[in-house]
Amino acid sequence: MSEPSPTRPRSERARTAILAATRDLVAEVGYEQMSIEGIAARAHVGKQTIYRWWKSKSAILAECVLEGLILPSRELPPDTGDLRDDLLVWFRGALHELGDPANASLLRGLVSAAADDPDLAAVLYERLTGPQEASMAARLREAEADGEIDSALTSTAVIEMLFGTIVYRILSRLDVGPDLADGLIDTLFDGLRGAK
Amino acid sequence: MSEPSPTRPRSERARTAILAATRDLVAEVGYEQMSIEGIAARAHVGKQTIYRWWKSKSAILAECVLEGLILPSRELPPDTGDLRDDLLVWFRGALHELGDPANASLLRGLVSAAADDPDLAAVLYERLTGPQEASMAARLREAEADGEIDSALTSTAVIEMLFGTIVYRILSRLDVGPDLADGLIDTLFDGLRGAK
Amino acid sequence: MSEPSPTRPRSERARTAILAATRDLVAEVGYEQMSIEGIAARAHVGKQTIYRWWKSKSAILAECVLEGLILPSRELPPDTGDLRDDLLVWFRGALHELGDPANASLLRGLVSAAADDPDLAAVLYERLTGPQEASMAARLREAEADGEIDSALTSTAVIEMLFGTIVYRILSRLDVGPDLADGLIDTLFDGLRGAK
Amino acid sequence: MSEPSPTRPRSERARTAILAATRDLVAEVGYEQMSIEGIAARAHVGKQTIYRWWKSKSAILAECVLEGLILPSRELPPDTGDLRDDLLVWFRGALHELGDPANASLLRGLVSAAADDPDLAAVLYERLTGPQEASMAARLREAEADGEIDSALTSTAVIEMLFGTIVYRILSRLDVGPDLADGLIDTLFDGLRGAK
DNA sequence: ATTTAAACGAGACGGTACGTCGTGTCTTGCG
DNA sequence: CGCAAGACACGACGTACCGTCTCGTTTAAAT
Repeated sequence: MSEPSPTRPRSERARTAILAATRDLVAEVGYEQMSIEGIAARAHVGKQTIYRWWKSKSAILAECVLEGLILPSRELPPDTGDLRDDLLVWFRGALHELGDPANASLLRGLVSAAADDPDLAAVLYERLTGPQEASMAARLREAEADGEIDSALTSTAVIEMLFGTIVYRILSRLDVGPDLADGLIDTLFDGLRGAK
Repeated sequence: MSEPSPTRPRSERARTAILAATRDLVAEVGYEQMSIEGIAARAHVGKQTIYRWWKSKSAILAECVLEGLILPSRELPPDTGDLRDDLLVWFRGALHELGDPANASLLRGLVSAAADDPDLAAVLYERLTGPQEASMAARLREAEADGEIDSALTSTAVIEMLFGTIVYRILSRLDVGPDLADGLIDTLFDGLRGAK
Repeated sequence: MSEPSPTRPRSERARTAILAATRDLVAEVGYEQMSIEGIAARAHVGKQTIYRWWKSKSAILAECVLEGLILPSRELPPDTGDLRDDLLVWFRGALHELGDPANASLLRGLVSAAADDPDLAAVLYERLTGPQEASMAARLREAEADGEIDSALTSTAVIEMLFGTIVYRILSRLDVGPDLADGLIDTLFDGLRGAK
Repeated sequence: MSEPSPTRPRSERARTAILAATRDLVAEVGYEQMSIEGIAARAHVGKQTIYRWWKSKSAILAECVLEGLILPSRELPPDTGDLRDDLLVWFRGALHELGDPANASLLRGLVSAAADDPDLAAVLYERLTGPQEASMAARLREAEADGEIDSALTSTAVIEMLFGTIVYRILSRLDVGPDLADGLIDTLFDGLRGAK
């Protein structure tokens, strides 16, 4: 209904170039050292074109994350009937991916950026956990119905615990080896009391 | 024999003022917005005095953390014989403390700073978990001997899991309520299968 | 043969609005601070419409001057038979007009603009002196014929001397009082030697 | 009496480099096209060093003028007893100098800059006329005593008339030939009525 | 009446320069 | 020689305009 007087449309070319430059720079020099001026230069774009559409460096990053330019996303594997096994497979994969030094470094940059930008935080953590969340909820319900587990935790809590641990290790710069996965999944299912 | 060339000793007054100014500023404006010039001005200190003794903003912060000026530390409570109960009490306290908005915000700043300063990271995470680690190890051993648990995890892993979850929630800006403690401790001990 | 393809004629509405906006802005904020964007906004006109017809800020100003929107023009008074008296009357009027602070300020802006635009310079100084020049030449010839003067200067030189002095005082921000007129006219006619 | 706490003194090296760069640039590209950034780059100086000591482009120019880096200054010639002749010699020289295209262009730039900076205006016009003013006053008094003239004008007025005319011709981009000097001096002494 | 092509208002674009802030280094005189 | 003060060269910030470039709409002359 509204008729915003006709004007030159936003340049998709510029938008894409900016996101790509940001993706490259954050990987090359890190979030803190990356400057908006540098992004503009790399993208052959005027600074104003950036400021026209984004309000901060972290907002550009948020869009990169949203577009999947930065963090890969990992779906839960197909249901094999054994939730514990499926989770283990999936979690090992996630660990392997995020544990790679380049990705670990990138993740630290993103966390740093998200630490003082709630909007980026929302996007980042949604991107990190979102894709798994829904199917995880369904699986937990099934497993509970099957008697495989007696769930005391929501899918959100499970995911937060797993990712929280990974992120914590990455932030504190501890190794993120594959055996971490086994220990966590074991504890998650059996608890410290161990399997009966 | 020794003839310590006549030299003026480092000013404790200046050192203290700098740390105090840093502590105040990081709380007031956040880590990113805090500048070394701002610290110098607030501490009535020349910039050179800062650069003479610290190599970066995060290094000052690291010293603040080391001196206990910033993060409170929480010891494990005395052993009542029931590890699960003791952990619950302790963890509820830690959650309460870190969940306070002011502390949460401060923690985000510290994490952000530590994300690209490994030295600060070491100090910060040591400060966060260190005091609990040793006694936790002892307790786990005892509990295992008593048959209370069948430990599959090291004390480090337990602590990382608990703190990882808190830190994750704080970073993602989710509420950190006291019930989180119960859920996590339950799962930690019983696993998803639940208590027998 | 010629087939002037059908086209929309230039909008007089836009042209007028642009000149008016320029006239207003140069008075309000001065030449340097006046921007083409500001003119476009004030005139509710697209920037392109300005760039289509004028090549610079000073060119718009030149057209304003040409249209008489900015500088008033002052003709020589009717011939009363006494050239000296006529000049005095006229010059006092010119001084009064240009000496008014608002006009003085405007004149400084115009001079500034003309200083690096020869085209504007031509228009501006023609506008300033042109109307008087022709009749001045005739009067000088008559006065010479009558023996009133023994002209050694062309009308151009006389005018330049008079306007030069006014402009100089305005540029150097000295007062331009009415007594300046008497002194100058006296000297112009009698010279430093004074009347016989 | 005041004791401004001891601090690093202003760098004469920087100050000089800035003035020299300004002098060069204003001649090379003109006042309008000269940027503070360009001055800083040419002088190998931080922009802040400029902004710390000068409040505008024209203020730097004013200091250049004050230091005699830009406009040459021309003293009145020694007294030969004939004021008219002395003035003629001096004025021809001034005309020759200012009439040189490079200097004319420079003068237009300075006038333009002075048009919206009263401080520069004061410095510029003082520099232009100041050195002559005092001796001119003395000469006029002597000449009057000798009966050479019957002065109706102050030294200031004489100088303004002469310089006003030159400046006016330079601004309006008319030729400034040597014969202009003769005409002006003739009129100045004899008036339009001519010599007796 | 329909066609048609330039003029129009709007405003996004790649740039340049602005004036400010913070960096890390340096240069003073004082204690 | 450490210190408070602060000037220095440098680089990035976020803003203002530059002159050019699309957009869809308007409009008057030539069909």
